Amino acid sequence: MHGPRDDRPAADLDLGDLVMRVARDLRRRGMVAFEPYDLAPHHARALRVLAHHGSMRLGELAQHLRVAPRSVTDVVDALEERGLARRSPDPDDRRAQVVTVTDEGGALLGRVDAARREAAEASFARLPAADRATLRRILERLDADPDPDPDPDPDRA
Amino acid sequence: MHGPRDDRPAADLDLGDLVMRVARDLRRRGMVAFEPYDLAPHHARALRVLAHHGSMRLGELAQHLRVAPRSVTDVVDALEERGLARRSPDPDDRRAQVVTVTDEGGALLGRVDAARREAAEASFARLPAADRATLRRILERLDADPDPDPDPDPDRA
DNA sequence: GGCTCATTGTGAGGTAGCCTCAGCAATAGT
DNA sequence: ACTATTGCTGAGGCTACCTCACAATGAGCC
Repeated sequence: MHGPRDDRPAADLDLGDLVMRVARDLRRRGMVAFEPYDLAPHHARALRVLAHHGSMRLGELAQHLRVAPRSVTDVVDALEERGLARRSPDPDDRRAQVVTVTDEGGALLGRVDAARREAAEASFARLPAADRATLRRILERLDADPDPDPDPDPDRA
Repeated sequence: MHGPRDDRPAADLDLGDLVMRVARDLRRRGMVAFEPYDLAPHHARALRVLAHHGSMRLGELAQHLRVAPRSVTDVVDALEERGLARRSPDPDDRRAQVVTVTDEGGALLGRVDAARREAAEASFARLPAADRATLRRILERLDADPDPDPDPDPDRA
């Protein structure tokens, strides 16, 4: 058989597949970069959102992360276990809990973000700055609105 | 009640996160689109590679899909179970097995690809054609070379 | 022929990250 | 006060990956 080198990736992929593919590579790479900090990308992301927007309820965090509320419970559990975040009762609603980044969490986030940025750079470095900017713009547009679909939001009624 | 919070997207995300986010949305959307065909996106992708490049060994397919060889076993199992692909012994090497798309698999792929294309269009439709082309170009570049890293691909020669 | 070593695919078993569903506690609407 | 709704979590499940160990085969060497 001829070249194992034929490897023309992306030849038979469409945009959707392409995005998935790049995402997978990124995740792999990201996990390696995070390894020394023992913090999964998704946990870092949660931490980052919290640091950025300040303390918030679990449900709110779920919206920011775009995952089901239940999933955030696990994330916060993990963060709390490592002492990176803390749950406290919401003063305005005794059902709710507010998540706050601890000092330790903030510090770790700083270190991790540096590493992350570096890893991302390594991945995106091969793109000219202009392309990176363009990519960001396009992705943001894609991300922005969930598209007028049949059932975009089950709880929206 | 409807969402009390706006869900300011992407504000605190970098490119890597953005890609991941879009990928997740895409996957969700994709699964919905595939539902009537009872075929996971990844399975469709495998089918597509096979249809495109012709029969190949499991290991080869793994390379194309960029996953560990072991993972392909499961994929092919699933395809075979549905009668969409078939394993046969490699005439040149009795250790190896060759995977082939069945007629049924090819037919299904056709239908699915149409649906998929439609779903993708729905997602990407909000982008001007120029942006789509640009996105593709950039992603292909990102995808193309795994970046001069320690161990990009052990078995690639 | 017999030895050793690499390679192909797979069973077993594990992980991360997501989900739904049911249920409890507390709050909001009437 | 009564009911509906909301916020979170336990239980349980799923998918898509992974690694490790191993049998069968193939390839190279003596």
